[in-house]
Amino acid sequence: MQAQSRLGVMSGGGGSMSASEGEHEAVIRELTRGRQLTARLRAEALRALRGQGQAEATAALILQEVSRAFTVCLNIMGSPAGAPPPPPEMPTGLGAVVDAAAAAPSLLGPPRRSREDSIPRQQTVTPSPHYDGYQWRKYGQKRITNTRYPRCYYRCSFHRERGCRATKQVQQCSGGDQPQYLVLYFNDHTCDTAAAREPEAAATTRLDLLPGAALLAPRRGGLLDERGVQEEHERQVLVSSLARVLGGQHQFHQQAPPAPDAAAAATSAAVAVSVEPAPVVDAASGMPRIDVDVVGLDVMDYDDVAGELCFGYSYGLPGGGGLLPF
DNA sequence: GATATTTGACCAAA
DNA sequence: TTTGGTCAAATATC
Repeated sequence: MQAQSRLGVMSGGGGSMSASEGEHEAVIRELTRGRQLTARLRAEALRALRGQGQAEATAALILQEVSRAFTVCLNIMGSPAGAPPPPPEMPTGLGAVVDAAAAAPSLLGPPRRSREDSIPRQQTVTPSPHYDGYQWRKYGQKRITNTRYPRCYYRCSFHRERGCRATKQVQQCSGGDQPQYLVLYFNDHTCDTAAAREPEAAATTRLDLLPGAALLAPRRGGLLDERGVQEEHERQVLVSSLARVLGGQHQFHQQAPPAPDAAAAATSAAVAVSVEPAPVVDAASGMPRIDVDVVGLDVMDYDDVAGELCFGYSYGLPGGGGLLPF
């Protein structure tokens, strides 16, 4: 992680780092506060969405992931506050980032070969393995011994064009109505597709970073559409839920009437949230003030945070998450 | 015709 | 020898 190495430089180098240590403590303090606020927000959101089925579940999952992201950051920062990470609940709508080295053997059967490239950089368990912000091309499928489902091999679509070495493996790890997939990521993206698309995404809204936002029309509509139906539905619920949580239920409904298609729905939701005013800056500290009105869910100043978190995708994926949906 | 997916074969690590 | 990862021809789709 870039933050880790950067902070490592900041905090290393002996005892003359009082300024950096102060920054370090400030970061830990803010992360801790963020996690506490997320917990409060989660409680309020769940109360507001009680009885709303999937919306409630999605909101719970999102905020759980946000909370987990704070915990991960606290762990990276070496804070005792991040010591006991919350046990991962089974995800239902978003990828749950888990420790790859710890979890891979049990789910994948025999241990992987110890080639350098074979060490996964990231691992997630998700019902939507195709939406992770990058474009992938399948190049193989293999039945793995002692596993029920075959493993699919994908490489970055820019493998040839730009020599990108990023690959991923997708393997179903549970069946049922909501199958879960274990996704392993190998090598970093060198295609820089995220950076290349950033202006385009920024021109819309930051919520376009949502996994699966239709920034790139698929070349082959049939297969992709079919595979994306469930994920499209998840996105609609996700966007709707988050917009309600962030902007207030009434506001969202007024500003974002039902869209004819999911992409438009996502865009509408994004626009509804993006019109929030700039964060209020605290006069004393010069820092953006985070005022959480848990009654009215006034989280305007949380907008930047939510966009940055991108529901864990900024943390969980190689390159900090990308902008090109599958 | 161009591009993506499927699938059996091949190769290399253990 | 077994197993996992990749290649490449065949096939499918637009």
